[in-house]
Amino acid sequence: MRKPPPPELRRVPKSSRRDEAFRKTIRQIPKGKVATYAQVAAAAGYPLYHRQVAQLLRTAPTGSLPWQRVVGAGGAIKLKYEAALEQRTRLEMEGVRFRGKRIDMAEHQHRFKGWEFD
DNA sequence: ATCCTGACCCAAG
DNA sequence: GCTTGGGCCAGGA
Repeated sequence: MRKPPPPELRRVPKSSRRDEAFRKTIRQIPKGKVATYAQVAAAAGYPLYHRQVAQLLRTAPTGSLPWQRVVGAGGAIKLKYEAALEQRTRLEMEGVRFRGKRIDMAEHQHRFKGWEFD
């Protein structure tokens, strides 16, 4: 029969598939472009899971993802306080322009390959 | 199992 | 423009 797996490898969270799809999708966003939480979720094959995209970004190891390129609908920064400023600064450093408080999406929206709706 | 919370979204008003 | 309520989903207490 099957041996009990060692503690480290045992019971991978079953959300790991989804999270992996999210990570892969997020890494596709090039410098100077952005995508919304909902767009990332949908492009990864999980429409309606935008909140989980945020959850992932929250818990992701720093440096593992270009987190600054994921924004709220309409190009809004959803972080608060200083974190919001950091995201804005990082994006501006990549050449992203803002119109008031929101990102100019007409210019910086990333289109995922094979996505049916712009 | 229930309750609460969150880097969400959107239609209304 | 901005605020609100309801809808959505998973993780932690």
